[in-house]
Amino acid sequence: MSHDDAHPVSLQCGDCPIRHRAVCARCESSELDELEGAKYYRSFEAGQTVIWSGDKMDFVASVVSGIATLTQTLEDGRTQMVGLLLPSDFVGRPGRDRAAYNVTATTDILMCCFRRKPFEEMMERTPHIAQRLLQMTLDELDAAREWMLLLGRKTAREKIASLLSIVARRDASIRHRKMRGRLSFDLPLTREAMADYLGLTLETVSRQMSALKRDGVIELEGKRHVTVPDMDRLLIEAGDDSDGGLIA
Amino acid sequence: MSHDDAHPVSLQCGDCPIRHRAVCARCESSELDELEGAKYYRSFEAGQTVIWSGDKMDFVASVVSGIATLTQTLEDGRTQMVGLLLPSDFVGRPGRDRAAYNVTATTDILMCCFRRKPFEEMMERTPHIAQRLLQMTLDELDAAREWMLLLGRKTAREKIASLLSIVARRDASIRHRKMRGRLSFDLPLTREAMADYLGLTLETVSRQMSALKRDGVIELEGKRHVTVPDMDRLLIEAGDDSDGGLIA
DNA sequence: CGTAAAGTTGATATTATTCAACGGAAGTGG
DNA sequence: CCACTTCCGTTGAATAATATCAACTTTACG
Repeated sequence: MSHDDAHPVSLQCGDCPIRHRAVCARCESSELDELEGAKYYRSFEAGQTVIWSGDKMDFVASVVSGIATLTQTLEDGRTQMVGLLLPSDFVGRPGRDRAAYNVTATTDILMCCFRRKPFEEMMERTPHIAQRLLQMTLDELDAAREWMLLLGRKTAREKIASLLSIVARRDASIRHRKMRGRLSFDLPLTREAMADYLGLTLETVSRQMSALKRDGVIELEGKRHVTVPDMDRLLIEAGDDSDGGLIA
Repeated sequence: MSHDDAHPVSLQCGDCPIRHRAVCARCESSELDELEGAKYYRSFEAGQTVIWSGDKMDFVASVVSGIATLTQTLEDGRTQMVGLLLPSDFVGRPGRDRAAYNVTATTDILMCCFRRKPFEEMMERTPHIAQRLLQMTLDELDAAREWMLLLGRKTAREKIASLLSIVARRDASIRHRKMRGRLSFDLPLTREAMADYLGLTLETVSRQMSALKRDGVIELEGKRHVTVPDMDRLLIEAGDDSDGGLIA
C-alpha cells in the first residue's frame, strides 16, 4: 500500500525530541521502559495517505517529526481539514477501531506507534498516560472551537491572516523567538490545503494572499516563504482579541 | 448576580436522571458517596448567563436538565456557538481557572456542581472519573470536528437540514423512537441561536426554513414545532453520508 | 527542453448578507 | 378589555462577498 518503513528508525525515548510534550510526557522512567518495549516507528513520505476514514485502525501514534492533516469529506468531494498534526500530536482514539478522518502526510513524517490493544491496557494501568491524553484532548477541543469561530464568522481576509498568525506563532515558539516586530517563516501548506483548512476555494486564498501582500501586511519570497514586517498589524487583520490571544 | 438557587434542589445520585451518562457514569457506589457529599445544585432561568468568557470559574458542573449554549465572540460582536450543552454534558475544565466561553441557559436548567479544586483532587484519586471525562471529551472533539465540516463546507440549506437532523436524532434517542419515517419535535432554539450555531444570519435561517417548508421537507406548527414527514429526505438534504451517520 | 503541478488573475455567476418594512404573539399597564 | 410595546419571526430589494469557470504564469523536475 505504501513505502513506509523503508528506513527503519530506532530512537531511545530519553532522546526523543517530543519526549516532554507527547502523550508520554508525564511518564516516569519505569513507565517509559514499558512504552519503549512496545513502540515501533513508521515513516511516510510527503503526500502519502496515512489512513483513510473508515479504515480499520489497529494502532495509535504520536507524530515525532513532520506535519500531517486530518480531513473530512462530503460525498461530492468537498473537503474540510479538521486538524493539523504537528510534532507531539496524537493520532487515533483509544476504544475505537476505525479511523474517523483521513490522515495525510503533508511533509515527510515519522510516527511513533503502538498497537491499539496493548496501549489501551497500558492506559488502564498507567494514569499518567490517561491524564496527559486528557489534557491534550482538552487542548485540541479548545483549538477546534477556536477554529469554529473562524469558519463560521470570519471573512476570507481574516481567515488568511489568522492562519498566518498561527503558523507564525508555532514557528516562533519552536525557534524561541518573540511574537513581535519582523518575523519570517515557511508556510508548510499548498494553497489548496490552506483553502481546505479555511473553508475557502484555492482561488480565494490566492487572491487574499495577493491582497495582504499588496497592502504590505506580508511579503512573499517564492510561494512558501512569508515575512511579516509587523506582527501586531497581522494580528489586527486576523480580527482576534487585541491581546492577540487564542483562548482567554 | 442572578437569581439562581431560588429553589434549592436535593437529589440522590442513585436517582439522578443523568447517572449513567455523565462524568460520574463509571463510578462505583463508594466513589459516588464521595461525590454525593461534595456536590451542590444550581439552577438558572432561560436566558440567564451562567458564566462569561474570561471570568473566574471555581467550579465544574454537569447539566442535569435543560439546555445551555457555549459561545465565542469577536470584538465587534460577531458570535459563534461552539457547543450545545445537553443533559449529562460537562462544563468547565479541570486545571483551568477561567472560563474560555460564554455559557448561557437556553431553557431553564439545573446543574450539578463541584468546587474545582476538590474535583481535581478527586480526579487524581479516582481513575473512573478521569476515564469517563476523557471519553466524553473525545466525543465532544468528534462533534466539534463534524461541526467544522458543516461550517466550512455546507450550504445554508444543508446547514439547516443538518441542525434539524441532529435535534431530531437527539429527540428520538431520548424518547426511544426510531429515526425513520414521520417524526416531530420541538426546536429549543430561536432563529438567532440557530444562526449563531450555523454561522449564518437569522434572516438566512428564516428563509431556508421557509424554503424547506415550501419544498415539503418539513412542516411547521407555530415557530418551534417541527414535523419531518420523511426522515431520509431530510438526511439527504443535510448532505451527510448516505448512512445518515455522524462519525463513520 | 517539455511536462506536470502549483499558483495567479480576470470575468461572471451564485450565495448569503445587509438594510428595511412588516406581522403576529405575549405581556403590561391603564 | 384594549392600546401599547417588545420580542421573534418573515419577507423583499439591493448589495457585497465568495465561488466558479477559464486562461495564463511560474516553478519544480524528469
